[in-house]
Amino acid sequence: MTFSKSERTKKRIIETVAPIFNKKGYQSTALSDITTATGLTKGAIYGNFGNKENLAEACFIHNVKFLQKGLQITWAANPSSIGKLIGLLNFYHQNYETVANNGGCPLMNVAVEADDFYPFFKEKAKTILLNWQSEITSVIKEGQNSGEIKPEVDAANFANFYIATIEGGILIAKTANDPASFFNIIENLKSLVNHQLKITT
Amino acid sequence: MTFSKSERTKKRIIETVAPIFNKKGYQSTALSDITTATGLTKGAIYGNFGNKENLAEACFIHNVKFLQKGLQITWAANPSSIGKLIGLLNFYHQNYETVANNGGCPLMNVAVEADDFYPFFKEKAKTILLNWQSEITSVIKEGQNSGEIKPEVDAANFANFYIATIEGGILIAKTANDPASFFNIIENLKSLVNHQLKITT
DNA sequence: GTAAAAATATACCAATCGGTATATTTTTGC
DNA sequence: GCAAAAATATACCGATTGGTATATTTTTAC
Repeated sequence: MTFSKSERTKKRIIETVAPIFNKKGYQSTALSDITTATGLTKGAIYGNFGNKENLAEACFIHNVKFLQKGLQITWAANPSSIGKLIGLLNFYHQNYETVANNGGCPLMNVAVEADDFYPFFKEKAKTILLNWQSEITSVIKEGQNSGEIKPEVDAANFANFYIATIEGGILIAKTANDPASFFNIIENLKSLVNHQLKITT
Repeated sequence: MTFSKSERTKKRIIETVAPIFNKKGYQSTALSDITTATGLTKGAIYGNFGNKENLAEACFIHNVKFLQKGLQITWAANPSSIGKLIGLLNFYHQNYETVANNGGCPLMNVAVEADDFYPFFKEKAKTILLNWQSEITSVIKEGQNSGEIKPEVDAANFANFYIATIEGGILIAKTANDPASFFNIIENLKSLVNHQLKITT
């Protein structure tokens, strides 16, 4: 076997507990939630992760990874910049239920929870957000260099608008229990990409 | 005096504690935070509010009220529908710092915290959101009836987009410590109101 | 000003929190 | 299969949690 016992156990713990952290919040999730869900004792949890914060961080990274992989796969599958931007919106559309059932966008959850009283996690959220912003901005700029996207568009500005609308859309749809509102918002964003960004020759 | 002792004390407690709840979260704010901030003892807090949840609810309502009043004042000051929609965006622009310093949008905070494990508060957030959606939708429909706004626009759809973008903008700006990104998002929304909704004769 | 009522403080409760030292079990390498 | 090492369980710790019964203080109404 290529994975040690502890590696397999750690993975199992993370996969079991990550959705709980994302739903309940990182502070509100108690050690007892973790031991109950995993069937392990505190000894095992602390033996593998040292403390609760380390486990919470590992789970946050795990939660974010699903969306990061979605972006990577979308980027790889779509050579054009417009295709990348539309493709990512399709990815969010297709995976809304999965994200919602997992407790919503992990970036938003951590950002809101940690924003004013949890500097350690606040920085983690900020880093993830800045990465996302720079990914989208780069794609837009590439599209401008290749003559695909209007040169007068402010890339960073549009990237922020794009991200904000996705995040806000998830929040609204989840709060109102209305997935259709998210799909509509995504369609509106697609339309903006096609009309404000795309050069139609 | 028109206000009884308890009425004045309740008001003082709410005004002192509401920002703490909004920043720390309703579950993560401890009774000790409340007694420390107010200088009162648990006896006084429980004498006035019965339990922590009642106080939390009163503080949530208080936090939301600031934004609801902003909407009401904006509505009253702007007779036209487009004016109302643009005016509300100006209100958010002008009050971003205030909102940010108070812990961010109370609707978003409660929605995220309560979404998966706190049905009581989740319903409160949902109600506030639905009210907001119907307010914006009504303004758009009124504009359509008065010939101010394009009749082909889906009012509820645009209202959702409008709200989602504001909420997402607050999230991003607060997480990135970048108020300018919120202002840019608001300007983009204004431009959409003027170009997608407004009938330019 | 005084008595009743309301508001606040004090002192407690059981439950739970995150964390740890140590004992026991399981896995690993040979 | 056996000994060393790693992983897990047990039993505890002090601190803090929300909450309450009761005592004390302050406000109110007359």
